[in-house]
Amino acid sequence: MSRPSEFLPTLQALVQCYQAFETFSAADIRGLGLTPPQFDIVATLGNTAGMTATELGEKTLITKGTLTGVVDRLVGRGLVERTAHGSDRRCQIIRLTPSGEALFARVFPSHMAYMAECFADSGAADHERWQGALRALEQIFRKKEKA
Amino acid sequence: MSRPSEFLPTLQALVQCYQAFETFSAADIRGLGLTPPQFDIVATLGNTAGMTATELGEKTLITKGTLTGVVDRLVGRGLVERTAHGSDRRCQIIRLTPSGEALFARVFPSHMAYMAECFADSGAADHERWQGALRALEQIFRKKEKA
DNA sequence: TAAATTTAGTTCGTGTTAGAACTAAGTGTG
DNA sequence: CACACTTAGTTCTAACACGAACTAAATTTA
Repeated sequence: MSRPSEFLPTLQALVQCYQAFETFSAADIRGLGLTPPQFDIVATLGNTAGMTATELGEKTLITKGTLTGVVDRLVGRGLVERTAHGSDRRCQIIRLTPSGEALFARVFPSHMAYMAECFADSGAADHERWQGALRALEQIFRKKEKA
Repeated sequence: MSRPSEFLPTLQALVQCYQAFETFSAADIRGLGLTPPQFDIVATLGNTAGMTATELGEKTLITKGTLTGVVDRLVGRGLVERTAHGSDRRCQIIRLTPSGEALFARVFPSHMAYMAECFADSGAADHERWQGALRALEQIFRKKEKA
C-alpha cells in the first residue's frame, strides 16, 4: 500500500497538466467558432467516409448521451449529417457535409499550427518520455478498474 | 516547428490518462454521495479554518462562476457555510460545518485508501518520473500562454 | 421460431463548465 | 476628497458531462 503523501503530488501534477493543456487549446478552438468537443468531432470525421455514433464516441471519449446533443448542434449548423447504415437499422453513419469538410480544411491545420508552437523546442526524446510516462500512469488506473 | 505526427500522440496520451483517472476516481466519489468538485472542496477545506472563495478556487482549479454554484449546493446540504471576512467586506470565508467535518473525516480517508490501491506497486522512482514528465509538459503549455 | 439478451441511440435529470456582464467594495492617484 | 481602477463574488447563457431509463433493432439461446 502507498501513502497519500507519495501519490497525491502525482495526481495533482496530472490534473494541473491536463487543465493547462485544455485551457490553452480551448482558447484557440473557441476563436475558431467551435467548442472543444465540436472540434474533436469535426477533426475525427475529417478525411473519413463517416462512422457510427458509437465509434465516434470511442474515438473522441465522449459518452453516447452527450454525443447526441453535440452532434445535434453540428447538424443544426449544417456541418455534419446523419445517414442510414446499410445493413443495421439501429446504426447511423455520421459524416461531414461539404460545408463541414470546408470547415475542417480551415480549422484543423490552423489549430495544429497553434499547438505546434508549443513543441517547437521539443525533440523525439521528449515525446517518448512523455508518452511512456503517461501510458504507464494510465495503466495504473485501468488495471484496477478491471478488478 | 514540430509536426502533428510527433506531438499528437503525446496529447492523446495525456487526455486518455486524465480521463482514465477521472473515471476511476469519480466512480468512488459518487459512491460516497458527492460529485468530484464537491469532494475537492470538502477535501480542501478539511483540517483548515476556512478560506476565501478566491483561494478555494485557486486550490481546486474551479473558476469563480462555477464555484458559486458548487458551494451553493454544499451550503444547501449543510456541509459548508459562508462567514464574513473580518476586514474586507467583499470576501467571505468558506469553511466546513460540523456536519461537513464529519463527512470529511469519513470520506477523505476512504477515498485515499481507494486511490492508494492503484499505487501499491509503485515506488518513489515511479512518482518522480511521472511528476517530472507532467510538470515539464505543463510548462510547455504555460510558457506559450504568456506570450 | 419464440423468448431472452444485447446493442445503438435518444431522452431526461442533476450537476459542472467557461466566459461575460454585473454589483459591491476596496485601492490608487490626482 | 473625487475619480479611475482593481478585486471579490454573483448571475446569466450556452454547452457539456454522466448515469439511468427508455425505444427500437439486432442477436442469442432454448
